[in-house]
Amino acid sequence: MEMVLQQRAAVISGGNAGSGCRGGPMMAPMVAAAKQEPPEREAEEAGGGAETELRRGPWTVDEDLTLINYIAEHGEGRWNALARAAGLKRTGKSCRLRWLNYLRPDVKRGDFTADEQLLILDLHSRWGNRWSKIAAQLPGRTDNEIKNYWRTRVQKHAKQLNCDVNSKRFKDAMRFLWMPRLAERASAAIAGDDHLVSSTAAAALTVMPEMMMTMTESDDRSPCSVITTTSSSSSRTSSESTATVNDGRAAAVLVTDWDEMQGADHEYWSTASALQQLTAGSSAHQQQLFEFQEDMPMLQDLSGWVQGFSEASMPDQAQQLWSLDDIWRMQ
DNA sequence: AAGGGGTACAACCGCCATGCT
DNA sequence: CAGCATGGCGGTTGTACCCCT
Repeated sequence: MEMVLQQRAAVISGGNAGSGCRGGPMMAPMVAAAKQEPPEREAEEAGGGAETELRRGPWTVDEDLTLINYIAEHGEGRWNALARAAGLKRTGKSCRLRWLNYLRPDVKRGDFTADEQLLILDLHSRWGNRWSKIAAQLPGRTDNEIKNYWRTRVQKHAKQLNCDVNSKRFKDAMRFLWMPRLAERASAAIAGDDHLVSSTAAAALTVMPEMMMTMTESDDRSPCSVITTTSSSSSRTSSESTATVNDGRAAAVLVTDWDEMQGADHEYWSTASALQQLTAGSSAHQQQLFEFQEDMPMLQDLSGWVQGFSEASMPDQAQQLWSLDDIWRMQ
């Protein structure tokens, strides 16, 4: 155990490895030194007294190793005491955060998969900024990471569209364009290869009124979770539906209880009736769709909306861009 | 090549809830 | 019940790195 943790620390510390991005531990010592003034209140909280100068800022390799080794030996919890006992000149809070968000062995790093992104969008629509609650549904992901994803990616797109992230306008964009695209990508992953599925499944994912997207445990063919779609029946009890991939296999089947999904905290997809209205076919609603599209011509190009889904890395068929026109035609 | 703006993410802050004494 | 310690959460900030001009 200790060995494994030490190896992890080495990997983490070794040149920004673990993060797979520009982040990783920042060039710590300089910055930390520059910000060394310890807030006195925290010094007292840590029970250190005046002689203990608390460090702040990025963690050093040595600090990481100290924390990892100490936890490997004594376990976690009682963070202030832990920080003192381990000889770390950090607040308990800082140690806890460092451990939970970065050093824990089961922390998953790197880009969010398409289905993880889809799940985040879906859960955020239900629960709002309940990051820890959302993180609990994504094994290995931390609330901090999800929060950062939301702020940097999702809010960026809202800004691009010149609307608030909570506005109906943006939610419609997510619903009609972003989520189908993510679903498409996730389905491709399920298919076991890196090609995108034929438009059949994607279309099903896109246009099914009252569609639900839910994640289930990973099947062992795919490194990511299985995405399942569920359209509710008119009776709105429970229902099931199957998304097929290009070779005709069923990607997944799931039964979902509509009533449960209609719970009080379920704001976004519970507006399925609104979606249904938009896709129901009356000329008025059709007009709404076109207006929506005209309002936001930038939605014609969603490249970059899916993390790890850049144009450069996409197979040709993935270059297809979805428009509301396409969606409408599929019905 | 330089620099300025944007992006991503680790780390910090303040507040609150809970449990213990 | 009050006071304190601790843990958890959401929001914010600071900074390294990337990209474009």
